[in-house]
This record gives sequence, C-alpha cells and structure tokens, in this order.
Amino acid sequence: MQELIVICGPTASGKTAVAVELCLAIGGEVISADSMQVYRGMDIGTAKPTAAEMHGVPHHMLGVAPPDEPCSAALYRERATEAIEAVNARGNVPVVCGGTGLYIDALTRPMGFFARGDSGVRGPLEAAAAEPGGKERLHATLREIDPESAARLHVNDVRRVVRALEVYRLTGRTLTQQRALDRARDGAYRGRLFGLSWPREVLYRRIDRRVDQMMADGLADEVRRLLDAGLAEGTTAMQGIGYKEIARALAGECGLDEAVERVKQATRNYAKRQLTWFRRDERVVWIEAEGRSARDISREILARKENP
RNA sequence: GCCUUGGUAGCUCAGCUGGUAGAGCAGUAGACUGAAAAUCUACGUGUCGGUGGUUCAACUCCGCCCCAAGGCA
Repeated sequence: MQELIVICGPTASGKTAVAVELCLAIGGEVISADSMQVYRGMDIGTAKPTAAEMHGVPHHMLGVAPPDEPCSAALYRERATEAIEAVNARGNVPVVCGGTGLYIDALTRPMGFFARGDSGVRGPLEAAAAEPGGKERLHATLREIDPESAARLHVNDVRRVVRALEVYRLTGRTLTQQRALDRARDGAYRGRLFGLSWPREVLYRRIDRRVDQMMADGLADEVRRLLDAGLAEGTTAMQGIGYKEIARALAGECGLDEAVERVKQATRNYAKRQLTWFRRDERVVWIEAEGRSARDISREILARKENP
C-alpha cells in the first residue's frame, strides 16, 4: 500500500510553506486537505496558497468545487484519489497538506461514508428534532435500533443522531454495523502524518496577525463578491470562518472591526479543535515549528520519514 | 467641591427582606464516518473596591476612604 506523506496541524501553523519546500526537495505535488479551500472564489479567507507561495509546485484540490453546493468528505476522497493517482502517473510524489482531519482520515483510513445525505430523509428527522422533546425522542429511537451509537452520542448532538438514523433508513444497516464492516477493510493509503506544533499563545498571536493580513488583502471585498454572485448565507461555504462574520458586518448587523475580532476568536477556537483532533491521532509525529524555517522543518520531516 | 450611578470570575454582567455567590463569553480538556472552518460534551474559590461599625452572621445594612462614568458648580 502506498505511503502518503501528510503535513497537518492547526490553522496558521505554516503547513503550506513546509509542503512546498518538501515538494521542491523530492519532486512532489501538493494535495490540499482543506474543507474550505476546495471552494472556488474563496481564496483570501481560506488562506489558499498564492501562485507566488507555490513556487511552481503544482497544487491540487484547490477551488475545485462551486461554493453553492456543499462538498463532503466522501466527495473529497474521490477527487483527491484521482489527483493522487495522476501525480503518481507523472512519476511525482503526492504530498497531502491540510488541516481538515476528517478529510485526511478519508484518504488514510478505512471509512465507508455509507449512504449519501438525503434531504428527503434528513429533513423530516431534523424537523422532528426541533420540536419540544424531539431530541430526546430521536435519541430514544436510535437507542432501540442501534444502542451502541446511542450510547456514544450525546442527546444534544442532534446532527450525529440524525445522521445515524438516516444511515439506518437509507442502508438498512446501523452505523455500528457499517463501522464494523470498515474495520475489516484497508484504507486507500497508509498515512505518514507530520504535525506542526507551536506554543499555544504564539499560535494564537499568529492567527490574529494573519486575520489582520487577510483584511488588508481584501477579505471584505472577496466576501462581497461571493454575496453579489448570489451565494446565500447559511450555505456550507458561507459557514467558513471569516465569511459568515464579515457577511454579517456587510449586512449592517455589526461594525467591521467587531466582525474582525469575531473572526480572530473563531479561528482560535477552531485551531484548538484541530489540535484535539490531531492529538488523539497516534500516527502524528509532532515537529516543533517555532523559530524555524520551512526548509529546515521539511528536512526534519524527510529524515524522520526515513528513520521512524 | 457637591450630587448621581457604578466598582462581584480574564471580560460583560446577574444576585442576596442579611445565612460567605452564578450566567454568557473567554480559557482548558474531550468527542467527531457523505454538513467537519460544521456540530456536540465536560470543567466555575472569586481579597463580591478598601476600611471601620451594627449583627450570632455582612457581598448584602450604616459611616468614612479610594477608583470610574455622568451631571451641577
């Protein structure tokens, strides 16, 4: 099974530059693993690498989907797998780089992603959950058909409870049964994950600075362009950090300064969630990034890859 | 100088006819299988501005002082 190098870590940890350095060193091409960079027209707010930052290294899975229809981990895996195989065919090395843990797992772990979301099934379930006592009833229903999942999921985690019921209605198998089937299979690739690590306070300061830079680079204009193009608030893409907050400011709900503060706050919260995700992944080899150049870090990754 | 209103958790504030206090946010930790930058969970001892007094008991009532905002001179 092919081994995939994956550069991961929280937002603003410097993954992009490290991936590029690594590719320059080994003849690689970057496969982005980012749930927001896949959308077209969302560049500044997603910190999509610019042409200058790419240094001629080909990048894939950037801006490959229209922002008005949601992408998904399963869809991502399909497209990313195609991209990886194309890189292989060219005789180059695919280097996965991104902060969306689920997308990385979609490539490197056996995950079924059984049953595409179906609004005909999901809609009524969500409506039922919204009624008084509805969450409790749905959770009780799940407990009957799939006690293990019910025990695993909190009553308030409506999204996952609904999804578990949806999978059962759509496939006739419970989530627990589906997951058991997964365990018997292999993932598409074996992941060699390298995570970039920073002292928390330093990372938070980098985030604040980067948001200011995004504003200077024209984030507000980018959001306005998307809204003018008809992208509705509440779509998956518009739930991206930086987009939902600025959109509200543009609608006059708050000042731009206040929106910027919220973007920073939301980004810091997000970085922390990413850390929780990657920390529990036993495959991740953590690399101290503070005070080091991207090239230096990429050298360490190569060395560690050869001598585990 | 006088009057008024405030001073309670990192921040914004609630509260007590007197029985030593609690929300939201932040922070920290965790979860996560076709929405994942989403969604969900857990964690609250702080000189209740200071100091005297009344009281069995004061964050709560009274006096004085300090600080902030506003008003009057």
